[in-house]
Amino acid sequence: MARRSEHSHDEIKRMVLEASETIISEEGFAALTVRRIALEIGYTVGSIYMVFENMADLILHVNARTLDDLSRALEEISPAAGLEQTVVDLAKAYLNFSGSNFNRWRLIFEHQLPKNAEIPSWYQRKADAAFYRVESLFRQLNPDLPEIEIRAGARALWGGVHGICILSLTGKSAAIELSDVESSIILLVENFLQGWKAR
Amino acid sequence: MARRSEHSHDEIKRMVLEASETIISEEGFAALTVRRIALEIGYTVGSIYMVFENMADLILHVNARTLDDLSRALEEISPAAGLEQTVVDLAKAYLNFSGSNFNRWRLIFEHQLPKNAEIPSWYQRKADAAFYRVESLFRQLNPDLPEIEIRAGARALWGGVHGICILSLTGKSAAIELSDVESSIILLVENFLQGWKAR
DNA sequence: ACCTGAACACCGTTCAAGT
DNA sequence: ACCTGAACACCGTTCAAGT
Repeated sequence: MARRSEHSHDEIKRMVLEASETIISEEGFAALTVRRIALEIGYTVGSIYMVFENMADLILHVNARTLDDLSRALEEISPAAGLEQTVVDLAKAYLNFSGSNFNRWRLIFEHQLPKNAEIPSWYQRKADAAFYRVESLFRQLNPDLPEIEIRAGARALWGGVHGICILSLTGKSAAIELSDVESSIILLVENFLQGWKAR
Repeated sequence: MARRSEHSHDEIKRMVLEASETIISEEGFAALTVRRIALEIGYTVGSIYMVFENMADLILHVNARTLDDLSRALEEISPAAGLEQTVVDLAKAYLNFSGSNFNRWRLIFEHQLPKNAEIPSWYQRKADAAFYRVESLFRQLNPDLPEIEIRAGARALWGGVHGICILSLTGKSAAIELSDVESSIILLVENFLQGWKAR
């Protein structure tokens, strides 16, 4: 034991992240422990601290990958006939992603960084990237509005879509069918845009 | 020690809940441990298991009290001139509550019950109660709509309000002023209702 | 240099033993 | 009967020691 050098640090990093994602997805965040990850990748606890500062740092990187996956899922949505329909399609894709990657998706919003920690800018950029499609659609939707209002509108609606996903998927408001959630989202998006266009 | 009988079980229960709320509010959920609660109320760890099944049960009761406080805060909002304005006022009150009771409010949505646990019906009723005002306003707003659509509309909008609160308060989308969040909420509510009325 | 694994200071939960 | 507190099986994190 010791001095194995079978994998580079980058490789170990990737192994840790992939193992973490599997554990989170299959058993939930509570099941994620250093010892468990170590077992899964065939190293010992200490090794994980070679490639990540601590658990918080590890989770930040797990979340970064989830944000990348989310951005990719939204980028894959091709523009529909109308701008409004594209917004609806994006919202559906967001719901779909949050449903299929529920535990990983939750973690993005639930994990609070230790006390006075700053969000690193490379992470913030990934978070903003997931917003990009919606924001640019809002710009096309109402090109004459000042940039700040466009961003506010996109943020308001997207916050709304997010909230419906959260409330329904965490099942706090009675048993709701997924099809009903989709209806709620379409309801929100269409009614909001109805009002928005009239500005 | 032992056999103190200074407090009834109901009193100890209340002491545990109040100590828990203080710890959560001031230091966050991560600081809540049985040992810490025991220290705070002047009993030992074992005592807490006399009055609550386990930590999950304790948190459920903490959340129940938060839901009660939230319902009360919303009930205090008196009807404004128009129905629309009342919805806006309720949304503002919701934002205000989530801001002033951030850590307690977060916990309602973040705490996932152990694997196959059911949400008790007494708890579900409290969760529904917080929805009541919004739902009845939607009924007044559009009395001819079938009940199921009214509920869907209320849920869609309230999910939206909730989402904006979450996204802005957890600060995942850049630094946002609280006044801007209020603007976002007003934006969402007004635009949504604009579309909703036209149904 | 790379990695181990024992050690430390914590957790939640239980339950025999004290009064 | 009421409550204690030691014991158990876990945590995250560190770091001297092995190869």
